[in-house]
Amino acid sequence: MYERKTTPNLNCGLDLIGEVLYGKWKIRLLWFIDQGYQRPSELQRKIPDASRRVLNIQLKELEEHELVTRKIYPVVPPKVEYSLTDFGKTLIPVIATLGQWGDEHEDRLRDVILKQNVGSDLEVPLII
Amino acid sequence: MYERKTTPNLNCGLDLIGEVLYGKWKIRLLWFIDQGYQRPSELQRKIPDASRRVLNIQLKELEEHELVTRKIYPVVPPKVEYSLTDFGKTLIPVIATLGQWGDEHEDRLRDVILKQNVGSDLEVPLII
DNA sequence: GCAATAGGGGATCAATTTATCCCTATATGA
DNA sequence: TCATATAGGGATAAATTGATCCCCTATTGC
Repeated sequence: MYERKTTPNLNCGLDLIGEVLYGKWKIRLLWFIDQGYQRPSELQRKIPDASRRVLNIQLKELEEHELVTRKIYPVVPPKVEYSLTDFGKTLIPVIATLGQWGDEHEDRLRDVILKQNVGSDLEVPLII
Repeated sequence: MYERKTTPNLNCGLDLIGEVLYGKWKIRLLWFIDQGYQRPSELQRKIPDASRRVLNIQLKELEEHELVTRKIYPVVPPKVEYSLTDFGKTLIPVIATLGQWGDEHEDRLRDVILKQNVGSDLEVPLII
């Protein structure tokens, strides 16, 4: 596995939440697990842009950070179910806040993200 | 400059907010600008772990995403001031929510982040 | 026997992000 | 004359993250 070479900043709440939430698919994983999609294959279907591998890795990190738990049923073919821990559940309102802001400003965001400085006049200095 | 080779996902609000907020120092930059630290040198002092270079780059991205504006005063030595746009200001409560969650769970977060699986019993399967 | 199902992991490559190093400009003060 | 303050950028290296490819387990059904 990959071993970190720099030490994380853990000075304030923002640093701390960043440590557990960074990762391209983590927020979505937490969200869908909360919605009741608990099995790896269900999550993969909900997030088709991510590869199986990456989802597994990020789920494992969420587990190490005690945001989710993993139940293994000893059946064949194997069955696994992820659930939010109580700790993980406290993140749901936070995630909802993020998604809500994104939804509210959807059009504008799509605009500024896609324009990618095509002849923008950003560089006209605002001189006083 | 670096040119993106993959297209971003912009399906939902979470994707959208991710596009403008990802970047190691962006959230802090927005936060401190809102607190009144508007000049690049002030921001650098508030965020000593980031290099000058990276802050400049991330500030420019925030500007392209219309979250901050940049005023240039034609004086020597140069003076520049960043401010939140009205759009940027709408993010402050969202950021506050993030920081608050991190603060509330500070101890536990520090724990799970630092333990880094030292002889954890995570692997004892929970069999039913 | 062979494919399908369900979950997982190692090795490796590609993409992205962050950090480093060095260079520019101008006025002020020692 | 030289260091300092202020703001910025190019080139490049290092770190981190994500994606791909291929392989393994065991049972059921054809």
